Amino acid sequence: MDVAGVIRRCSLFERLSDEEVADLTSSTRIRELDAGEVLFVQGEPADWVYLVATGQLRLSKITSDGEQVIVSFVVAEQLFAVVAAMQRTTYPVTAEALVNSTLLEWGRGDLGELFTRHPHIAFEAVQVVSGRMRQLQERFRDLATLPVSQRLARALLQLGEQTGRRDESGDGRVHLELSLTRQDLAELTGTTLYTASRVLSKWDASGIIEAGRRSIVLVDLERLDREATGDAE
Amino acid sequence: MDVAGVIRRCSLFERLSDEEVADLTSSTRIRELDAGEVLFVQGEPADWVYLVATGQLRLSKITSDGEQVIVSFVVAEQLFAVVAAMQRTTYPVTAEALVNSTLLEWGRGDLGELFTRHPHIAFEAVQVVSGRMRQLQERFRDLATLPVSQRLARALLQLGEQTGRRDESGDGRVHLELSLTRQDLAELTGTTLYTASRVLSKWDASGIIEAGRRSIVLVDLERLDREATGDAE
DNA sequence: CGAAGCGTTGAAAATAATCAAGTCATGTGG
DNA sequence: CCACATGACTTGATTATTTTCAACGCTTCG
Repeated sequence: MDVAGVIRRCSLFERLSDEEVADLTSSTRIRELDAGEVLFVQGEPADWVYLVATGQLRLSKITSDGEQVIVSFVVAEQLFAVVAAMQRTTYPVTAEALVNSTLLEWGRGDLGELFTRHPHIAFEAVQVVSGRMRQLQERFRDLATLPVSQRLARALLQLGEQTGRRDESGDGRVHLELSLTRQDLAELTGTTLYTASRVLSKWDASGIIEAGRRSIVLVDLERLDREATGDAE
Repeated sequence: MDVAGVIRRCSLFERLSDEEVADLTSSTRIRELDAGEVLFVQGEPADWVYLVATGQLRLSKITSDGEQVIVSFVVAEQLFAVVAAMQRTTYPVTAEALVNSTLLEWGRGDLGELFTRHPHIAFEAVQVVSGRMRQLQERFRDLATLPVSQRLARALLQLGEQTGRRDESGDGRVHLELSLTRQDLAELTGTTLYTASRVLSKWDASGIIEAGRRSIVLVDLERLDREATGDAE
């Protein structure tokens, strides 16, 4: 597997020199996950930092009474768990593979060293974290102020941006590359499986999306956008 | 005013040497705000970093149709707007003074220089940001999974931790030092002014809190805690 | 004193959750 | 290859929660 190539494609590392990449590569371990396998659990000591080579993970937070909330998804080329590891605390979320996935893995020390040698990387890491902070703030606002259908529409559009693949058929159809159940979508938008299912069924019936088993295709982006802004009909 | 003293009491700067504090002090500007005055508006270029000397500010995010969500409050000794300024982007929230307040203010450049000269400060800044990230994740989870009354109870307890002053009368009464309206509380917990008012009235009637005009006293922490965990009655 | 802001409360309506009972795929072991 | 178990998904009926709307009381301040 082309470890150096994967590292290169991660935005955080794109400005590293060849030797630096070689350095990182030498301390890399490869970790394979099966679909459904749990990488780490909320509350565990954060000793490792990960970069997704292929596949998809779900980062979720669990409440004391077992309910889940999805904080985000991570897909290929994304680094995660950096902050927890640098802070020497515990993972704040649980990470579970949605599909078979391959990860690159570094010990906290290896990466910490890199950060002190290359302050600009640490600086960019702050950028990345604060970008996620902004995103979470926006989702928080949506959750507090919008009805379920608008939240779902926004979530679909956002997932389309993050992981969508355009249909080769020319029309604007966008396939979400994430393998999500209705339950996942519900946990992402703060609703129930049932409500999410109803909304998707309605949109499927009216041709806005194609909702299948663990698959969603955005068909009419413009109408979905209207659903997202509340300008529907 | 004792600028150096204020700087010293901010956790981020506590490890600075005397000269360094003197350095910072020399580039400090003082900014006075009246109650209700807006410091900056969401979307403005983030050119300044602030430290609260006295008073309280509310950081909120506004939706396109005018609804607000409160992201957090900042009180004395807290630094804010650091990330936005370091990122050279725009402020992600609007900052408004709840009461008359005094702030210390630095230009982006002054502080950036300090960060590059003292990497450990930058590192601690990351800690602070990720702590806030965790907190927001938790509020997100609460918003998604808990009923209004539990969210309110948690918010009150958290505000008690952040800004509470113990009653001198010996009982465990905790006065929230923040001057909050029902509307503020509603925007903090993602509900409406009316629902928040009803819940507080009920708790006031049953002696859990004392809810006044822009003032709240936590009277029976234990029962409030039960409300927060859903173990009420 | 009067106006404006803050707070309360009731009644009606809307939204979403819950419960229950299915259908439809998918894959597995006999 | 088929039966069957399982997980994903759907849908209707009911219920609970919360919002909305409306009206009014109490302070505070100019």
